[in-house]
Amino acid sequence: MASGPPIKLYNTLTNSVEELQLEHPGRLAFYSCGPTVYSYAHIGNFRSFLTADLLFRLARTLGLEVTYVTNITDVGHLTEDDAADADGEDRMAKALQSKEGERFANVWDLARYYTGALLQDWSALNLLEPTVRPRATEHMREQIQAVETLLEKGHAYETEQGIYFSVASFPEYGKLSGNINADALDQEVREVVSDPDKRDPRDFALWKKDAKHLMQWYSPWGWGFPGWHIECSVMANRYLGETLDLHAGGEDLTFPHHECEIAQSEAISGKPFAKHWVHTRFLQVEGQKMSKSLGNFLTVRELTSSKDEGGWGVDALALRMALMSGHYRKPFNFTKATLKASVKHRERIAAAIQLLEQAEGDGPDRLGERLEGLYDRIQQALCDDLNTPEALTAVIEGLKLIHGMSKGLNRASADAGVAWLNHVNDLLGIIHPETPEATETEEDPEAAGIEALLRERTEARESRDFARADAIREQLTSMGIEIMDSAEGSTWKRRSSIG
RNA sequence: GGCGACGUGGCCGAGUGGCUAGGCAAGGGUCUGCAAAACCCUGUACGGCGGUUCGAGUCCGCCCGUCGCCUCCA
Repeated sequence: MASGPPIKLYNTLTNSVEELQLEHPGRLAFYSCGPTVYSYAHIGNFRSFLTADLLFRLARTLGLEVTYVTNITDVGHLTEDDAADADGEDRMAKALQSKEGERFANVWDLARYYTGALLQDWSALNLLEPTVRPRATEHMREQIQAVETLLEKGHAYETEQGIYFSVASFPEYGKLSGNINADALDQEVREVVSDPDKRDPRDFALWKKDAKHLMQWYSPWGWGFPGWHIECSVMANRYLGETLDLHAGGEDLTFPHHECEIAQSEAISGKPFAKHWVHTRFLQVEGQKMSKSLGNFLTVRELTSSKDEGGWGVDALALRMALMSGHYRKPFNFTKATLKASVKHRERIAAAIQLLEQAEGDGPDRLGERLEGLYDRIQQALCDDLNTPEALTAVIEGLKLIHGMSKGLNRASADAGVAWLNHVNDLLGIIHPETPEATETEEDPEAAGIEALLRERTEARESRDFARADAIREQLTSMGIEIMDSAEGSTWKRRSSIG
């Protein structure tokens, strides 16, 4: 159906902006690396998932048939890829021992819990469900088979402690990250190798033998668990075939994760693994790197849960908007000011929707044509290396058009406005929630009391007792409630105030 | 040391060599019993130094600075 401009994206593989090339015309095979579920995902994780979501939405609106795969890593991998000692801890094991981990019976339970939390936050941010969301633990057989194949083809070798990929057997190793010169890599770090039988410091684990690990599977090499990189190679191949059109993830994954994926997959298939690589930059919070020690580790639930629950009380779609207010490839500084601006924009959107719903009267559509032009601009901006700031600007211009028409807004124009907002939402997901979780609106526990006061104030206004009316306004304001008077009556809402 | 991204007005941020980006914040105004919302008006920025050009925020060179990866991390 729909068609539009070609999608141009920066390709890490070539260090240049290129048109997305499809292996099969009309179809997009897209893989995006998901998180390890050992704690709540933070907004940095979600910025990267959001990049994938926008690409998915964009491709769909352009009429492509998209297979969008994003995994859940529910295996606790080694904290250091090289550390192959049998007592080596992994992140899940660590999480289990931490204070938050006390309530879980075992790592499986912990993984289950944080998977659930991830899916909730995913919906709250209006991230669409992928076509397939595979889990590492459910693809163990394929992972073992892949390791066997690599051994058979001479790309891997076995030691007492595990199976390693032989980087020397894959000359193109380094083509994604530019880490071509092994000798130039920091030797101090590289020499922290616990397996003396590893042949090359660059070699990475495909399988680790460990009969004591909290998660273990039986393999031709005994009990153990898979290396971190192999799961993505396997799941991508299983659902998308040998060559992907597009592979995305956070910038930190470029090396070693994606580099190793390429090595494994191409060593097995002999074909290019992915033609286009997109990496989302890390975000900072108030100018600082986000880290637990700095206490600026922001999760979606912390920002979106109500103030009574200790959260910031931010509208989830405003958070989504804030996360796309910077370009995915530029350093992004997440600040309260940005969030505030996004909250404001969301309020404008809500006001516009109300306006459109109330519009009546005959007359020609005086909005549709101009809005369509803006839709094209949004789509073009996204096709141009996912220029979300430019896209948001066009959205705001559209809102301005709608608001600016308030008096002449007849039904036909309003219908065009509603249609436009829906189309914008298909592309950006910032207009209204599309998932059941996000649609649920909780009844405000104080609603009855507030409405009683509001009625009292209305009566006071009708009898022109403005002193009384203002006193009630004051009282509600101190409760964090804002009242809006209009010809149709008075309404209220909780004031959104950040910091 | 290697690889890469980036430096625009108080803040965020777009920008194809020549024509007002836009937003948030601020100030002023219209409307409103008051307020909110909405709308209108105001503010001349492009890290530094050279170069190319009739003309550079936009191209080239050098310098300075910020950030990321190279080690678990989205």
